[in-house]
Amino acid sequence: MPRRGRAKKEGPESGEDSDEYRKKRDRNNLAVKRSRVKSKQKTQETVSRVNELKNENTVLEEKVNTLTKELGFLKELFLAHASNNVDKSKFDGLDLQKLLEDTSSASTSNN
Amino acid sequence: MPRRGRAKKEGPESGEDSDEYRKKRDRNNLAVKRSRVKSKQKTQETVSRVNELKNENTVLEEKVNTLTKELGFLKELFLAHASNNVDKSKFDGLDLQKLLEDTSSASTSNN
DNA sequence: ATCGATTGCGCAATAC
DNA sequence: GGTATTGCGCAATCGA
Repeated sequence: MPRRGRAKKEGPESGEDSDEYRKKRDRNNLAVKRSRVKSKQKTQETVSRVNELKNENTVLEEKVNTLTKELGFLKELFLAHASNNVDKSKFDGLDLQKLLEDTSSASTSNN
Repeated sequence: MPRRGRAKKEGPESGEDSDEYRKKRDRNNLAVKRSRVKSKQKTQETVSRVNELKNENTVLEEKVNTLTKELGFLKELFLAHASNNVDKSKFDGLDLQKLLEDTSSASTSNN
């Protein structure tokens, strides 16, 4: 839609002559200011949000690394013990590797 | 700084009379449009970035949950086995709970 | 039909 | 000596 960018001086399309008109313009100008301040605030908040999320992300990645290492260590320990210990009747027939994978899947789909 | 909002018609402060002036204005108007398009693009990208980060975040949280559950399961399994199996010479003198905690700390500070 | 809110646009000052 | 950015006002439009 054509927003009429500054024509010459057309007739009193908007207001009447100058009384109500001026008040109207002033009120609108204030509204415009409010609106723009608001808009800038929102933009700023969005930028801030990006930083917050980046930080949370970093923390979570560190957590995942830590947990992954812990888990790797435990799995190794577990498997080592299982293969060294002949008396592992409790785990007979158990494929530990698979068991752990299944556990993973179960947790995931359970979430 | 006062940006002179729409005064009457002062002298030719900006351009000379009307030849160069018009060209200058037209060029500036184009520049303004470019600048504003650019600005809006950047804002939009920031909004998109928030969504990307939110998604990554969700994935990472799920990962942490899964890993935590796996780890909990393994620890339990480990402890259960340790206490049920008399022939746990390999683990004699090992405080598993503490071992796991130490492992955690090590991984964390190692990161 | 009446208000404020939002938006495209142009101007002028200024930042670069 | 130009473009880019920004505050501001106008008018059209949206929205309630």
